[in-house]
Amino acid sequence: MSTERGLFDLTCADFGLIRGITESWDHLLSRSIAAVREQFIEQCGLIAQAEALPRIAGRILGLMVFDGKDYSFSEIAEELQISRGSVSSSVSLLTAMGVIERTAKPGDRQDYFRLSEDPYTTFFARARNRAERAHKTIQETRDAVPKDKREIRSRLKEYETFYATLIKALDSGT
Amino acid sequence: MSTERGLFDLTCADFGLIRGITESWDHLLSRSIAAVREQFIEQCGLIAQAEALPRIAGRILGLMVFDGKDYSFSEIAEELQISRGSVSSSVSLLTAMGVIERTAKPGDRQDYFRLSEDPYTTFFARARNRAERAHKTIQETRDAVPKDKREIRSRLKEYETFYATLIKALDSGT
DNA sequence: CTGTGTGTTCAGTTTAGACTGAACGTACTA
DNA sequence: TAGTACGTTCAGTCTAAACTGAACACACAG
Repeated sequence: MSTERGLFDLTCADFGLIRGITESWDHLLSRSIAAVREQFIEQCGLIAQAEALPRIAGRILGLMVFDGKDYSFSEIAEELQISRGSVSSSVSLLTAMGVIERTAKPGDRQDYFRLSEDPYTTFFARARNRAERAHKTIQETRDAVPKDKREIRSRLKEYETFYATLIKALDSGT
Repeated sequence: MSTERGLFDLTCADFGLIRGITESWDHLLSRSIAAVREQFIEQCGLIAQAEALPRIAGRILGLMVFDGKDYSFSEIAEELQISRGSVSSSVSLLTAMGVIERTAKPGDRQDYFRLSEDPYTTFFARARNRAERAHKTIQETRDAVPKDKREIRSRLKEYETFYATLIKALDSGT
């Protein structure tokens, strides 16, 4: 069996190479919009998780941002392949946060949801709240430490100042 | 049985009331410093947890802030009643973050730790990193969406802008 | 060398909370 | 009235990550 190859003889390996090139082009240039959407939604889930929010809440937000349409309760469940219970809890969380809002379609008994105008200011508020709670805790601790414990109080004050700075920084973004 | 009461007759309910008052004074004024310290350390654990850090890492930080002394590896384990394994991982996390630093005592083979100068700037950096990762993800998604999908790109742009604002806000605090 | 004290590693356990899905209450339809 | 479609609730399951503790590797003392 000869291993000689003419100019246009292609081996299995060549096909593999070509497929590889196509795939990387695909990734860089022509990745289908469906795939981009899919990945974006999943990434939103991970971002939410990193912010101590349920992953599903993030995916719902991603859905809303990408598609920008009114989604019915059951469409959300179907689109993300999650239980109605999960839709219920995450949707009410996002609604309470002001990220999405409940709407209605005439002649349709289902709840519909869409991005609220200005969905993102809540995130500042969330971070601010956490910082404020921490600040308060430290302040109360310092108040409870006798005045003559200078060094303890000074270290607590420094810690307190950090949170005060953080709160001010977050306010500057609003 | 008479229900009349003289000026100094005390009922069961009165004792309850008095105890209640005493307790609230206790809370406000004379709570022992040991109890204040204990509670502060636990609260630091909870704050850390809310920031997606191990609870133990927060408690160690609380210990360092309140006591302000150099703590040996095993003292930390004993003081917080945690395993040496936990001390090791949380201590190396906090060291990597720059919140505490490793020191040494001459003639003592143990590692010692104390608050680093400027322990808190890392926290800004942490938040900034998360925001930057999110920003990058959204940006990449927008780049992958065809130019003619105007509305999708515009919604992504808004989302992106939020993170850009957050990053700028966090930078303003440094 | 042995023995002791140290910090790290990692396999196993525990725990918190996200997620599911069946049961429920409600509102509309026929 | 019964029947259907809807969203919520909650007890149970599942999962990821914190935490433990025993085994380990290293350094020093004897």
